[in-house]
Amino acid sequence: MPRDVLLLEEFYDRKTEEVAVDLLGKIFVRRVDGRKLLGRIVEVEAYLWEHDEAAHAVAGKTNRTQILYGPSGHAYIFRLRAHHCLNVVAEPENSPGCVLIRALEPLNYHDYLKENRRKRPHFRIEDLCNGPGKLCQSFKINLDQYGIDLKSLESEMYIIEPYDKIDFDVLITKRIGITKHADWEQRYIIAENSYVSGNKRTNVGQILKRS
DNA sequence: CTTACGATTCCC
DNA sequence: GGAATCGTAAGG
Repeated sequence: MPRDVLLLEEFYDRKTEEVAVDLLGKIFVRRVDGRKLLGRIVEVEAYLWEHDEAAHAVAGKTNRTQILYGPSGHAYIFRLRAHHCLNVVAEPENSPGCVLIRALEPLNYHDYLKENRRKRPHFRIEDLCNGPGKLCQSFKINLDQYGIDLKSLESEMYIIEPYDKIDFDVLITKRIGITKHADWEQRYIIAENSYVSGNKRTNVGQILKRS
């Protein structure tokens, strides 16, 4: 197994939109139950700190949002109805931008991930982590992981460069499931990837050519 | 304390 | 299309 190359402060200390796009293709690592779960980041959304009414940061510094105001590269996790959502804090201190991780392509331990899903058995691997609540379920992420530093190999979660680089284009679309600033194109997905959420209606937008 | 409200998911 | 579900934050 190749060694893990962490994403560090200089990666996260940039504009939220840039961090969001560049997180695509990176590998999310989760150490739990003696396993090292790997998931390729295939879908994200940017929540800005300036003029973004949809961002939780508009509430200011509260108990829930305080981690957004600290250093970048930490996990901002919140509860939504019966589910959890995982975000990565971007931008320098006191700039509360963050990136919502909306979908992962699960790379190993597929049976373990399936067992972590509550409802009936899911046989399609594509449906294991194609949504912010789903990936937290299958990767066993909840409020206990709030604030974890994703820039340390000692953490139970961190983000690294992919072991094998892959080329892909990026599709830019409107964000999903919000009412405020619903027209902002701040959702980024790996084009042609079958592990993303959404549907034919939602997954339309501009193609950003890479490579 | 009470109430309104979701960055969701699953079922019909 | 609609229900389930519960912590958060604001207001009395």
